[in-house]
Amino acid sequence: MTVTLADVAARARVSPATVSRVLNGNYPVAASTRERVLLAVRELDYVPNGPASSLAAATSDLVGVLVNDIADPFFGIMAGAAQSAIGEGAGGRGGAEKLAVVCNTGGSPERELTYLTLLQRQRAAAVILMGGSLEDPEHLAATSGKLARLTEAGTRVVLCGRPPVPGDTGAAVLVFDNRAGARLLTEHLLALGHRRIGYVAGPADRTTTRHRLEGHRQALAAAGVPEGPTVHGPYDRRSGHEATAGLLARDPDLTAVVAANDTVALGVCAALRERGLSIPGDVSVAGFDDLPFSVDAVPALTTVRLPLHAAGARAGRLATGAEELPPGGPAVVPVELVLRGSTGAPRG
Amino acid sequence: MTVTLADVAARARVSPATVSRVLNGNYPVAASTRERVLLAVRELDYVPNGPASSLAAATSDLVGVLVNDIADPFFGIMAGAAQSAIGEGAGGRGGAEKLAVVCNTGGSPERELTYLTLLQRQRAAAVILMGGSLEDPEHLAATSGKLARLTEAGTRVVLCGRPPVPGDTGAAVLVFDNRAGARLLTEHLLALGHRRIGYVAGPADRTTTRHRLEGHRQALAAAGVPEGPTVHGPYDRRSGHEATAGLLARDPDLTAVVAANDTVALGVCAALRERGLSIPGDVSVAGFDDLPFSVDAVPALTTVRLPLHAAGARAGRLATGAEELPPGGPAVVPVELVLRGSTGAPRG
DNA sequence: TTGAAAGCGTTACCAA
DNA sequence: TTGGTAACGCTTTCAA
Repeated sequence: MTVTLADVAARARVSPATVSRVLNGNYPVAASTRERVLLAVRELDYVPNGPASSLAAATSDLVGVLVNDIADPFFGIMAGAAQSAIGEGAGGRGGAEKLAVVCNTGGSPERELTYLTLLQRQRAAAVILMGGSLEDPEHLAATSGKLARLTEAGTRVVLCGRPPVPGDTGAAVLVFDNRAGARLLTEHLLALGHRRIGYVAGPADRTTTRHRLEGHRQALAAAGVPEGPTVHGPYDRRSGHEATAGLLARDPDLTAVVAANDTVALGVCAALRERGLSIPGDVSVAGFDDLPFSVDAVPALTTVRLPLHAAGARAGRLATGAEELPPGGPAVVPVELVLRGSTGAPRG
Repeated sequence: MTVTLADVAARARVSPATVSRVLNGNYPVAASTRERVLLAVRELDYVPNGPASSLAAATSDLVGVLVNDIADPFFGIMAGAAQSAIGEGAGGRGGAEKLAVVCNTGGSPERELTYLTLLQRQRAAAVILMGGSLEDPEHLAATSGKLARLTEAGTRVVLCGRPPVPGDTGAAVLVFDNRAGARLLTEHLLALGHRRIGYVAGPADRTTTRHRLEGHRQALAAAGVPEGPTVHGPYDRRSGHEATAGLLARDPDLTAVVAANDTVALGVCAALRERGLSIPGDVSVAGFDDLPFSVDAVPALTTVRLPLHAAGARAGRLATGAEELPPGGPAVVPVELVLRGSTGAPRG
């Protein structure tokens, strides 16, 4: 029923091996032979059998991108960027076409592990873990083991926006400087003259939550300004909306609010507006997903460009209340994220 | 290096066939045997080789979800919902675990076809095409052929939010009633007394753009109200932002704007605010992704629940300007989306 | 209820 | 530069 390599080979009057070589462009093939093969491929509308290649080659062209919340535009932007960067890497004729797929963990550690297993099962070429992680030691250990296993099997692993996991997992790490980002935000508000600043933090056990809160406190301490009320909640709109009530209850005279995340900040803005408070007249709001970053990596082999938002610009805009989000989307800074290790898994 | 089925079989003192049967739960296996096998699996930390299974079984556990814009929360919500619905379908011990992966086409027909080919190559179990499509006949034909090919190969295809493609592709179709949705929105504004209504439409050659615009016009015609200015642009924030200037230039006395999409509506709101216009005092804004729908499907076999936004509620909120988005995210209506056809591809 | 063995469609090694 | 041909790890008849 379906066309196979052998069919193409027969039509082109060459061996299956030659067809494979033409398709993968790994070995020299005579131009005329190549033509004949390509013609046969087109005539037969041949589509290679992915599982078969993956089995034989011990690696697939799947790249998994794990995100905490696919409904959050931040992750959407990041995932989309990674996906197009990976996709266009193939561009040319060399069939090295990668299939970047995004997997939504919803922030759940179990689903994160499930997806990692699924990708391990697929012998994925690479896995990118996007965004902060849970700090629970048990989950960290489980993740660490899983990542080590993946690396051993030839899957390249990238941590993007989360600290390295314990143990040598062989993962490339792209760290966002969450502390500095938060510090900048709060310093900005302090510079505007604010002295009563509320803080809407993320879930208590996430790396991003802790680091950003630390940065916020550093800025306050450095300025000798007492810490205002803090409320924890998930990284979503509703959380920002609800937290605002708590914040105002604890200090009705707040003049500014820092949100640990843009989505949360939108909820804060909505809540303030419902209360008839204008932004930034009565209250200033600062939120971010836009972090200075530092790269902690790695011998080059495959290069992937990930656009990351620019920190200062966006934070500044939110803080001054010009609008909730820049109309054209956030500014973008290209970063080179380097994946380490050889492409193929060790054979036998 | 890696643990294989044979290793497990050896440790459990059974044949590979038996291990396979235990893992897939397709055939009767003695309870004691099963125990032994499961134990060996755990002890060896065995992870099945996906490509090998896919090759042997002629089908994989991959489900592709194609979306037009992964950075748009609408698609994020839809994709996330589909993903969790598909994922939890496995739940139990039967290893029927599916890997739902979202692919971002960016609205590009080429990338759409590329992803379809990639998924075809992977022998995906199912493909869901989410959101409106281009109306270009050439692309439609290409898509149609691709989908037919996929269906033949045993991949179930679902069109969600786009009209059926020409030809019998064997796809299940879930149609959103875009015309009625748009009609509702505009009727709502008319009921509020608006008579000068601008319209920010999507890209000219998309099904959703045309259908929504038609609904808008139907409502105006029915009320005997002359059509206001219309501007086309992509389905993003920037577009709404820029279009607003054009709209106001053509009719400075607009009292309401309809946006063909929530993301666009946010851009409109931002632009209006920049001009010092209050919402809805000076101008009302209505936008939607929240559509009444009708199901045009299909004999049941696999059932997937897709939460879809509720139409009236959200449109109403936007129109009354309570806020840009409901703080807790949109209301959700469960819909049963039925995938048709048998699970496995025809063999041989 | 279990085992033996024939594929599944590629890749990659070894020869030619 | 090309062909022949073992793997690759699993599924699934067919027998027992």
